[in-house]
Amino acid sequence: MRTNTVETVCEDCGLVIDEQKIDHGPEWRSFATDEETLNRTGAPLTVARHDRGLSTKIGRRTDSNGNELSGQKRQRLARMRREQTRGRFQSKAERNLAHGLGEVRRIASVLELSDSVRDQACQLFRSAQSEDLLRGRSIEAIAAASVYGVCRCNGHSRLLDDVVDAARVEQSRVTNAYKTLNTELGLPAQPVRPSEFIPRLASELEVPVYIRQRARRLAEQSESTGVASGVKPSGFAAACLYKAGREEGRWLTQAEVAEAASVTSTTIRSHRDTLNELAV
DNA sequence: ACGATTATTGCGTTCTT
DNA sequence: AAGAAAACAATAATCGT
Repeated sequence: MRTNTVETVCEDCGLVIDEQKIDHGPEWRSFATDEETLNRTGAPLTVARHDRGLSTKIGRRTDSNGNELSGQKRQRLARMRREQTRGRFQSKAERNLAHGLGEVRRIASVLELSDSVRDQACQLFRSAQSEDLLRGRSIEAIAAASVYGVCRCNGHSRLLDDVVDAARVEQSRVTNAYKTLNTELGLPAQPVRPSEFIPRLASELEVPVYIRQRARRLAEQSESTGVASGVKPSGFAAACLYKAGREEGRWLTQAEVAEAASVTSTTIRSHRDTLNELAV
């Protein structure tokens, strides 16, 4: 990890993990002689909008002091607004960018992602466009793939299905877009860890907290020893929950946890055995 | 419901062309 | 180098208790 003033970069893979982490804040400066009248010179910059948040909006109905406008002035303002909107996008690429970032923002908001993650997704979309990955693919697909990719890189427990539900694109298109994003941009997508599934499964099964914690410990332990590699993460997580429940009494059946993780009870048994070998 | 056994699938490796 | 094929591990299905 290397952090300079602008961005945080993983040195192994070169991924920009967090860009513009520093909030420069509004530029408070006073040009007046007395320091009490501070004026801000603009909104904070953001990566989440195509113009980095610098666009100007022309309001309706009232002037800057809140007074009603006369009909003639309203007409003039309406014309100004129209022409400004027309001139906002200089190129087709910029229109695409605005559209894509809008979609990214929408999906991120549906999934209730943090602002930091959302901005990373926006940044990823920008990279995708500058690497010319958009041609032949829909903007929506790339946007969804960007969100999913960032979730994967951050170890968030958002599944592809969740993102696809939030996006209005077929799953196959998102998968395709994500694959190209992954190969062309070399995303450091971490494997999905079983422990990420514990909370989701536990709440679905309405499992007491202490069992959930026990299951989580089991999962994390197994992850560190590497026995959980190469298996379906949700299945392994389900097995952890099953074993935790059994240790604390008899709360869960194999069929139940299997159902919740959409695997079969055979998978639960097989993982349970590997867990037992580990604990002794 | 659980366990043991057999069947299938998916995937990286290796052999061919 | 691209594709076919034999091989292996994970998961699913089935049957027995």
